Amino acid sequence: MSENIEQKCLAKGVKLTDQRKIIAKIMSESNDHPDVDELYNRVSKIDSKISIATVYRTVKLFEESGILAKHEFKGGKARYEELNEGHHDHLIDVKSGEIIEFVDEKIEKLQEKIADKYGYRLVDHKLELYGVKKKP
Amino acid sequence: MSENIEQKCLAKGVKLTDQRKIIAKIMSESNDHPDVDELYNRVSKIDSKISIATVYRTVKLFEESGILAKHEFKGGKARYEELNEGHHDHLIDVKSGEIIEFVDEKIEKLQEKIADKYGYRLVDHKLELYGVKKKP
DNA sequence: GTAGATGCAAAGTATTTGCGACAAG
DNA sequence: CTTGTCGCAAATACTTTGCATCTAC
Repeated sequence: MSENIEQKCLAKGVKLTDQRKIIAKIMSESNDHPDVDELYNRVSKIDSKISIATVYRTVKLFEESGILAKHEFKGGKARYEELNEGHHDHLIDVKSGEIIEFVDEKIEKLQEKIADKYGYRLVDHKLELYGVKKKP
Repeated sequence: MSENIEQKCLAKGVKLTDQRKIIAKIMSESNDHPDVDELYNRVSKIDSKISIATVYRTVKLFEESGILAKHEFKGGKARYEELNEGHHDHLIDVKSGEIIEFVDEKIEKLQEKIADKYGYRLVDHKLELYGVKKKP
């Protein structure tokens, strides 16, 4: 898994430092969407000398290199996740904070169509659903 | 127009101060999506003694009262617009920063359906399209 | 060897808050 | 009157940056 991010770094000419390898590894192994603080905590357990500035610099670099995706969900800090081929959107449980990833082709298509209707080519988009669990 | 927000305040039991009236009036008359700084600028032209803290407090209050909608588009400051019956989403021109509002029933329906599929009832959602103008 | 990365602390932004003075209902 | 609001400045939260040192290539 971690190979993956490291390979991407090579491909993009991003220098592979120990710090970056650790951050890459942690993000690869994470199935949630940590914010920088949380990522810093996890990173610190492996190498306590890494500074939070480096974490900020690295996630920004990785984002610009198309390795990580940055999300700014409601209420505060930016959160990150590894960017893979399959695009997905997010459904956020407003009570628990749990995040569910989903894919819906029809919505993707519709978005293209709307942009097109106004004379635009879509370069990015953001869809977040906020919901509460239904009683069964 | 401005009557509108003032009426909503009365209905919600929100005390109507001079400052709030001014902010309400400006938001009613604005067709764009000003951030707090910009709103503060506009407000200052009418009453230069209003502080930015009051502007922050008021937009937050208005948001909680369902009078304004808060948007956190890419890259920085929160922006506000008057909340009216008709819900709409946003298409943002990434070159010029221009914001186009659009409504699409099909997308709204699809979102409900997706939430439902995962056992959730939708309480809120956010859809933002980022695009560049096509050559004709 | 050299360009770029790191750690630290200091500086930026955007936003919130404590507090005494003040105003709406 | 009394409760909530305002203006101010100080505080907070998140993120970025200058600089001297260090490291990957």
